[in-house]
Amino acid sequence: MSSGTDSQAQCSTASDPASKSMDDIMALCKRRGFIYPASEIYGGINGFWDYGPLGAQLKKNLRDAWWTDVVMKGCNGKLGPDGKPVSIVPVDTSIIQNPKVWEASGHVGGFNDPMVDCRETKNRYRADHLMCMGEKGDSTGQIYAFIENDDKSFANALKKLSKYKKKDIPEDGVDICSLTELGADELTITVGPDAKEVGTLTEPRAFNLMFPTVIGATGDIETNKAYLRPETAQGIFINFKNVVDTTRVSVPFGIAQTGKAFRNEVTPRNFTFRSREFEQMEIEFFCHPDDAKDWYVFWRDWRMAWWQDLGLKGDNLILREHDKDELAHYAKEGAGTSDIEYKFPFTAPGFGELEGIADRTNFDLKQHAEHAKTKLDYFDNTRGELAKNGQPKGERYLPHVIEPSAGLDRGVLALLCEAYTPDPERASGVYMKFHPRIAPIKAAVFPLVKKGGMPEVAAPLAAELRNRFGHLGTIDYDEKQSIGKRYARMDEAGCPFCFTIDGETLDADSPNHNTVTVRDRDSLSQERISIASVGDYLAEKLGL
RNA sequence: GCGGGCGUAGCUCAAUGGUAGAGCGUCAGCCUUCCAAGCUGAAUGUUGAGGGUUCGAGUCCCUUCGCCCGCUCCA
Repeated sequence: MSSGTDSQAQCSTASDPASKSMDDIMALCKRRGFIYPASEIYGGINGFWDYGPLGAQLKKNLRDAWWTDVVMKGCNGKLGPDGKPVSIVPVDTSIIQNPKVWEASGHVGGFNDPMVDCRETKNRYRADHLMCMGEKGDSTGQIYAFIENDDKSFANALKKLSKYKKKDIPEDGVDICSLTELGADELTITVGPDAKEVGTLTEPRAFNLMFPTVIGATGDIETNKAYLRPETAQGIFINFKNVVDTTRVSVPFGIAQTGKAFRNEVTPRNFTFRSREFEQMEIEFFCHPDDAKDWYVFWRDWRMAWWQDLGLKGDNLILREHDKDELAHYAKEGAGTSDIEYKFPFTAPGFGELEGIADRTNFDLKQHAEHAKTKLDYFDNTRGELAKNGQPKGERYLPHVIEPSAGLDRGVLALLCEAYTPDPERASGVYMKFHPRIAPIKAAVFPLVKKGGMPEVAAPLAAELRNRFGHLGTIDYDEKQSIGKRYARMDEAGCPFCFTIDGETLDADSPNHNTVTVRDRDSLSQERISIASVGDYLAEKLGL
């Protein structure tokens, strides 16, 4: 990253999230205006959150940092595995797309899995993962359910069946069928995989995690049904051909997008970590199938370093490679999937996902090419054997995709948790140790007291800084109450620098004439710098 | 969705079935020459919401909503 190394040093001490109280962090978020429960005056609405003044700016700063470093600077100028600059272009696609998009992507199928609950054990199973057995050639009596491809569950069901029939039944002495083939009355004589009682399984119910909506003012839900996107990725895939045809990109290149996505989570939980409306920052990076492994490693390692540079350090952030059996359907054949995970207070000592980097192979482009009956392959004229004129003949292929997909709200939450630093020594009792680059308030300007000409000097300085740095965040000005109280407020807001005009600033006889004090949030130390250099001082600290 | 716990001011908490309060914070004024000092004053509540019992409900009963924990799902 391009931001200054000195500001990184301020955030180098990793504090342990396990020792922090999530309740305290949520209370501060509410108290200082970072995050509020959505629709709070109406009693709230489960799974949704509103960002207040400080939170909105914090979130924007994180989104901007990503946008700048990834898209505009192409991984901050780091060269790709091919030794060339990384090429990324942005898009901003619609939240509502043709419903066929979600059929092609697998979301309609995958998000519609019927589930079965067991009233006795409270366990839940995917209906299509449950199998049932009865004695071969004897269709009377109870049916025993077990989990598909689970030897232990199978043996357990066989044991229960043998006991019920009062004789030893061999493994091949049973008839087996899928639970989804059973009727309602047959379920009443079925024993669940972990149950003792009969008839405790509910009928399979679909859990559609996509938000349905209706198109058209007079639209009918059955005929004009559409969905809010459950991920931003598909908007990129369906525009792959548009981008290739209308811009001068060539593989390897990436398409990036930030935006809202919606999932009807069964149980929203853990503050903003799992909410029903959330914002993603996604890159779909298209490359030749032979290069997928190299690009996967490149993105995985660079994304990890990026989060570390923003202040998520030490043991609090880990890179975790997925095991083969937890890979998503689209990633089975790829180079791998890894998660960048942060040790949130509510997951500690475990970790919660911040960003996933997956080799999606050509799964998505292939699906859309088939469902939309469109050619989405790419003609690469830098490959293939040489023609007589010495030029490559070119190669036609469906690019593979490396997807670094980050949760913006989760990123904000991780930054909040990391920044939260209890300190019984100071008046506020706590301060927010944000990296200066993402801090919502960049600096504050105070007159030491509200007299002696100090406000007349301080206010114009604040205005000057606001003019220069206002696009990055707030420049606060405050002349009310005691200086200590104002410092304490800035500590809770996470403002890294406070500039104070005092008597010496105005005293022409003082050696400190025309200087101000700078209070450092983290060290509490103060130094004097000339009032004319305040802007440059702040610029340097912000890594500009 | 299922099971358990909890809902009084922005926060922390009071109030025997009998007039809803305090501290902190916030805001205004005074004061204040470096870390929530002090003084004066102000605002803020359909006690989560809706029913019921009662002469009378923050308090007892029912329903519902929200939050927290576990199952499940997941960026």
